[in-house]
Amino acid sequence: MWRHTTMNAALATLKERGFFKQCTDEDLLNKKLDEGPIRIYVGVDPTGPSMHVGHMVPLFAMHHLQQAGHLPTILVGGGTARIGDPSGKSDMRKMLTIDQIKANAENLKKQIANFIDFDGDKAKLVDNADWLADLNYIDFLREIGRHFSVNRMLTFEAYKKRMEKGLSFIEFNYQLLQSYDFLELYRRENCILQIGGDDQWGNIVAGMELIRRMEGSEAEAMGLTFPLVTRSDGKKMGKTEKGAIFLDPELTSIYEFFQYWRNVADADVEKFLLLYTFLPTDECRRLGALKDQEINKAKEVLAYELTKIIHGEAEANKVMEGARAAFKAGGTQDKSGMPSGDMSVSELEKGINIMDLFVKAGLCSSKSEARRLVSQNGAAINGEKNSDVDAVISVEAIVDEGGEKEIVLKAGKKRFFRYIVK
RNA sequence: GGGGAGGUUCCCGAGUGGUCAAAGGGGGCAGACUGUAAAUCUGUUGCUUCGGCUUCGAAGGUUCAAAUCCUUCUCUCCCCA
Repeated sequence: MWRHTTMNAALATLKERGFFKQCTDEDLLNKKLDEGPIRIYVGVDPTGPSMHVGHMVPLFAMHHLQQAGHLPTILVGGGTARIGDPSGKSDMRKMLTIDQIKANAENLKKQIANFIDFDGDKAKLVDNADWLADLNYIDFLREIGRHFSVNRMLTFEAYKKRMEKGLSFIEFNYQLLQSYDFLELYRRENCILQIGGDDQWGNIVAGMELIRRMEGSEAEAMGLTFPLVTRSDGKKMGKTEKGAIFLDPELTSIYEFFQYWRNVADADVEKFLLLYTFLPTDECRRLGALKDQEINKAKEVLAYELTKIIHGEAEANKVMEGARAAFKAGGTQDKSGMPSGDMSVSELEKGINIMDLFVKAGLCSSKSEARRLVSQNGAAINGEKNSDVDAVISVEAIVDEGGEKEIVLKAGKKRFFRYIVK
């Protein structure tokens, strides 16, 4: 028999936008979402100095749920970060000091506010260190540990992968702590739904089961996971050669952040628009359907919208203009969004070797690399290729652009640096 | 605690005394082609004051000469207890 219930709008949005992988009880979730605001939690562990692109999906999902009137609780895992989640990892994580974790957590909190509205009591931010840090080991084993079957835990995919490479006892306990978090939030604020990436499925289910065991079988706790986001080229989401793309502008410049999205593969544009922007679904689909050169517009929208969410509208405008100025030759566009630095006139009066200049600008990490770049005809100054390794750059290279004296370096096709001569 | 196998340049992985800055593949970078795409092709891929210098888990040793041999240490994996 078909059930002729209409799907809840919030759930429909999540599905449409690609935030739905599996749910522990979709019918129940549908019903609960219809009945009124529910308290939903998602956890983020402060294991790094900043969130990176890979952390964003759950927060975007939470944003849409909040838009639909539900109540987010963001759990910063100050306690669980001390252990490290083995789910989906193939190696043990290095241990962090408590001070590191605290500093990380502070940064995280600021970044989360980009996605979630904390005004009034629309959303809560909690730290599981508050209840995990002082747990008594014996008590915890007696009350919580006894509900976990090792046999069952070993059947979870997350642990299977680690059976080959090795899994330390401390990491094996992660699931118990995350389950306890869910129980704690269920008790404290009637949080009945935990969401997370699909690698969290095992941990979420374990939490639900713990709640049923402790609170009785009528307890209505649920879990929902999102698909793991993949790139069409098979590379890891948000990773470049230099490492992860961070949300903190100190770690990943806004220009670099923008360019990462500007350069995604054609096949990923629609998916990313749906996942990583707040644009209406129709608009995402329309942009994603653009073909050939046209799709570049969609990529620019993606980069712009996401940069706006993370770094603000002013920065997004600036960096988009900077990128346009860099890639569209000529013109008098605003170049202030390009990566730049100052240089003194006296330095240029002395003259500087082209290789040294590229190294100084940070476009090459060693002189050998610079030599390669130049000799392979990949270096350009003010738009003109220069493959002479012995070239000396002097005051003659200065270009007067709308009142500012500058020299624009280009390495390869996409990397720019603008020297402002003073 | 006993036994075995291993740690090679960003990654995988050859190399078992000189011809090894180290094969091959991947990745990266650059060039061509393009749309700041993908695919493809080509070149390149330790550092350098271009004399050389430092690399093969760490420290010593043997040798004219070691990534390759010896010793100790260290880490990882597997088997036994």
